[in-house]
Amino acid sequence: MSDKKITITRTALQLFINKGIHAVGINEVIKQSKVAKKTLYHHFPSKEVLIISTLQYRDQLFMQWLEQRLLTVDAPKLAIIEIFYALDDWFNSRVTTLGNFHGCFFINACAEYQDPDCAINRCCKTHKSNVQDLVEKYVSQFTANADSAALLTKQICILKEGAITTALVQQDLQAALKLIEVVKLLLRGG
Amino acid sequence: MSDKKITITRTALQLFINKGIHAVGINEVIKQSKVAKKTLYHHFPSKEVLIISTLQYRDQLFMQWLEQRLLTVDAPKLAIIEIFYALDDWFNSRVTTLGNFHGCFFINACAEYQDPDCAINRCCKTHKSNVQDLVEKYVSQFTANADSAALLTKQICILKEGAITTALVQQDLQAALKLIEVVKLLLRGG
DNA sequence: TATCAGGTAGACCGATCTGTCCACTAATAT
DNA sequence: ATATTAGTGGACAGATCGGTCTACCTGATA
Repeated sequence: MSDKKITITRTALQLFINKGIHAVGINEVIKQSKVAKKTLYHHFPSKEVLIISTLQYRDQLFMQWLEQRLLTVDAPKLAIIEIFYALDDWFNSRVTTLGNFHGCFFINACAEYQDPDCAINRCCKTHKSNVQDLVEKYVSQFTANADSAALLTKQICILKEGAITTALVQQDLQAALKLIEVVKLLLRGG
Repeated sequence: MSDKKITITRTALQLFINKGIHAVGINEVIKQSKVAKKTLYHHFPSKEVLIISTLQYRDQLFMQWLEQRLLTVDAPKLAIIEIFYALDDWFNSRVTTLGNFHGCFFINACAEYQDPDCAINRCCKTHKSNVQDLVEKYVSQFTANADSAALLTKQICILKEGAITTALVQQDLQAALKLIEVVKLLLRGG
């Protein structure tokens, strides 16, 4: 990928995260990127494709961060708990690669593009299913029954979504920590 | 409130819920409302005020529905569980007063208006705190310690947000049901 | 009967939107 | 040496944005 293309993607991502997608125009993106409009349209045929590019870039960033983070613990149950400490760092803007917390980009994008068939919405679903797969990788290590593992995975993911949403809407930056005991309760049960 | 004003508010609410706020222009609102532009601007000095009106109207609708719903059970712990059955009805569009499920209007609005000082964002926080107060009313009936009650209330609310977000983004309409056992586990602990 | 609020349709304002196009430059690959 | 690719700045097009305004109609109230 060309330098300019990456610059544009990164700039657009930042703007979309801070202000929302519909609220940011192409003109603002090119101005901030210090790039000619022709250059943007050379790399991206439309705003929609640019949006999808930012979603994919963010998915990459987020997954790499979370995967690395979970490698630092050695027991699968501890990895599940570590997710919520990781979320706490994210909410409190202690993760430089993720930037200042503005909620989950994919949840926010879904709110703006609700048509389940549109490419943007599908990107968001893909990201969430990527995260879910990562969670399941750990859950299945201590849950023999496949159905139980699937359910526990889903429950943990729902808790995670709740923490993210609460941190954004209520500005409760301790939301993830408040779930630690709930997660431990769930893991004890499983 | 005048008939026209209510009509405009209701129409705008439906459009905002279905398409997102930034994606809906004033012209679309007046066309769908079958109302002159002057009439809209007679009742609402700006789009922002109209948005706030739709948020307040939705808050009223939602709170009335949930309060009524929780009156149908007679034990406070059952009321907490009932919340999630109520959510399930909402997700699966079985609640006529709430319309087809498109996620939580307040979460979605927050995604588009993130400035914590702006009136729209504050409306969303107000709604969430209204719901939280209702939950706390029931939780405090079986939780003597005030701090414990506050924490349990918050945890239940976070679970609720997770279910809503998951139902929207992953289109998992069973999200609320998957939490029932988690809630029971929490209530047993408390 | 006079007044006035609430309503109609739609022209109009300046700004902004996405996207196209032109003329030109610089570097690179064949 | 020539062709291609990536880039520049910016004019331009057609549509839509939020919002203002004029001119007119209707029905209730003082």
